Amino acid sequence: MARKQGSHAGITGPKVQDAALRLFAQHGYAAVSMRQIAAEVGVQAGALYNYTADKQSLLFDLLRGNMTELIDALDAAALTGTPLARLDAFTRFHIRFHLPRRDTVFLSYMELRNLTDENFAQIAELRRAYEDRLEDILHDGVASGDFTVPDCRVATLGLIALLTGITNWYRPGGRLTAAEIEANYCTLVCQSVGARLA
Amino acid sequence: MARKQGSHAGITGPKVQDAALRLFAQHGYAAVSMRQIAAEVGVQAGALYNYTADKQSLLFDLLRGNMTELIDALDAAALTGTPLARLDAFTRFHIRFHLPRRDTVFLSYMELRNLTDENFAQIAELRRAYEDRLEDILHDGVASGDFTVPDCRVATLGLIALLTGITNWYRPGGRLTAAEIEANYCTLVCQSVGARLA
DNA sequence: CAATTAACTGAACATCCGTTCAGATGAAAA
DNA sequence: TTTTCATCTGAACGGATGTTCAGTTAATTG
Repeated sequence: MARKQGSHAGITGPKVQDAALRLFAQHGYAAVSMRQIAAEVGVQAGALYNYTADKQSLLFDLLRGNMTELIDALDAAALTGTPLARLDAFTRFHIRFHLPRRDTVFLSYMELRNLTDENFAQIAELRRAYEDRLEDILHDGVASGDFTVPDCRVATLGLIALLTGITNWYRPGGRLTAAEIEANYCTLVCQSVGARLA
Repeated sequence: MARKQGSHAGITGPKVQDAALRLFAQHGYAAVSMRQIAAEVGVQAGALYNYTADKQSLLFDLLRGNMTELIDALDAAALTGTPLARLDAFTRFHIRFHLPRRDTVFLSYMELRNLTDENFAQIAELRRAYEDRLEDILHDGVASGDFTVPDCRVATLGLIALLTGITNWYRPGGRLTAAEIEANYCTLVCQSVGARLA
């Protein structure tokens, strides 16, 4: 039996990515087998290799896709105004981008060590580019006297950890709405850099 | 060949734990085999089962040991004084405990999903106990008017993510000394809850 | 209609997995 | 010295692993 009905390269391909994402996020890259992914898609293991070179590429493509999407979305947001306004906007952007992508984000922060060295270097570079955009905001705020931050690099890494940690506990339909979470974290973030809130 | 020289239950046992910790932290629980651990110890795979019931127990014991040590150490520190003083002390305690234990902490935050359900429940309970101690400080600070925090639970989870994130980038001998990192994070944490710094 | 081709199956490959266990080994006890 | 025992080896167990590939099927093309 093969090709049950219709031409399905355009359907099975995304299904493979979706299944890999969900399973990797749930059990971890190393703990998931190609046969499990195939079963989730409804196909035999061998068929996966029509859509990915190997298991490693499956992970790498997911992570790279997430990072480029993230950076592109941030650049499209084009944050402007005072450093405080930009920091507030960055915080909201980060949360809005990450909340609906729990699995992907979780993967991006957990499975870096399962990338080959070259693949890791690429993802690390993208991540650095994202961090730098926040660091720029902090530098500007310090320069203008709006922020009190002893070390912008440390603050950048700290704030990103703070924000990304949301995905460790957030569950849709939980105690707080997305808007409430956003407001909470904006307060935390803006206060943390010593800014006076509007 | 067996028992090369001397009686070694008291030596091999800790070596197994050390090797497991290092390898789990580096490659992930699922990606490490019992044979790799055995090779690191300098023993055959079968010998490991003199020191652990199975691979799962190896992970669980590492995580439980870390969490109980953490909570015991915190309780021994007996933070007192104003909410701000206690928050400052908590921050310094957390960093001092975690910085020399990069591997263990990394494990504790990465490998929870590889625990069986019962084992996970136990670790989650310990973690909750630790979080609650920080949340108490925040509640007291809000009650006394020292802190401005919209939601103490969110702030607790956020601050712990902020602090624990250090282990993602800290390397001994890096740009900053441990004391500088401590000072940096104390500023961030105390400002984040809206406290006026001394 | 026949020919082509994209999509998939199912079996096979060598290798690894966690775990068990009879037996070997050397230190400690008698 | 002989016995006992903790410690470890080395082989084996059934099963899972990522990946390849010849062959099969059904949709598309001519």
